[in-house]
Amino acid sequence: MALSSSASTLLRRLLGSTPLSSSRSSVLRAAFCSSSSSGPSPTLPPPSTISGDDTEVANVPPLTTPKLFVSGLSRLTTDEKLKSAFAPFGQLLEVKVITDRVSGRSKGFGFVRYASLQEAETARQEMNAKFLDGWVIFVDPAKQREQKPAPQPDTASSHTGFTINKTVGWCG
DNA sequence: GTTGAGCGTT
Repeated sequence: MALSSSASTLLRRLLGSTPLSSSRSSVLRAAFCSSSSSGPSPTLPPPSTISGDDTEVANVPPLTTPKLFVSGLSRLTTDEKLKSAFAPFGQLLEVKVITDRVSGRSKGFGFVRYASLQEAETARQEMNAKFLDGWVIFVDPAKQREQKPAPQPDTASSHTGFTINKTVGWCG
């Protein structure tokens, strides 16, 4: 038996569980929202924008952002390596591997931003669960680091005195 | 050499 330690770790990660699965969240969300909704589809963004691609789209939903979150990178993988790996799939607007400011080394994940959703999807389907520098990387849609810079909540609630917070959920 | 869950600096 000659198994490398990295091979066992690799198999463990593959057979263990996929930490990031956007498809499951959608299913759970859909089931959760359909419990108290009269309409067939309350507020779901139509899967348009991307048309003419009926070739072989498995069961993964289209991306909603050209920014991708790449995880599972090797500690030796840098921005250049990540860029070289995602370059042939489209025009990269930004490529960055997150490195710790204290130690100065890679944290093991990075971000890649394409010019369009098509390129991002192509790169995602072509680079997800693929090998990079000896490690299996995972490509998923990245979350925006800062969506809104806190638009002063004081001006709108100064004449009532009562603050009403309604929990609507993620249905819309 | 640094071995493994996660979402970054302006």
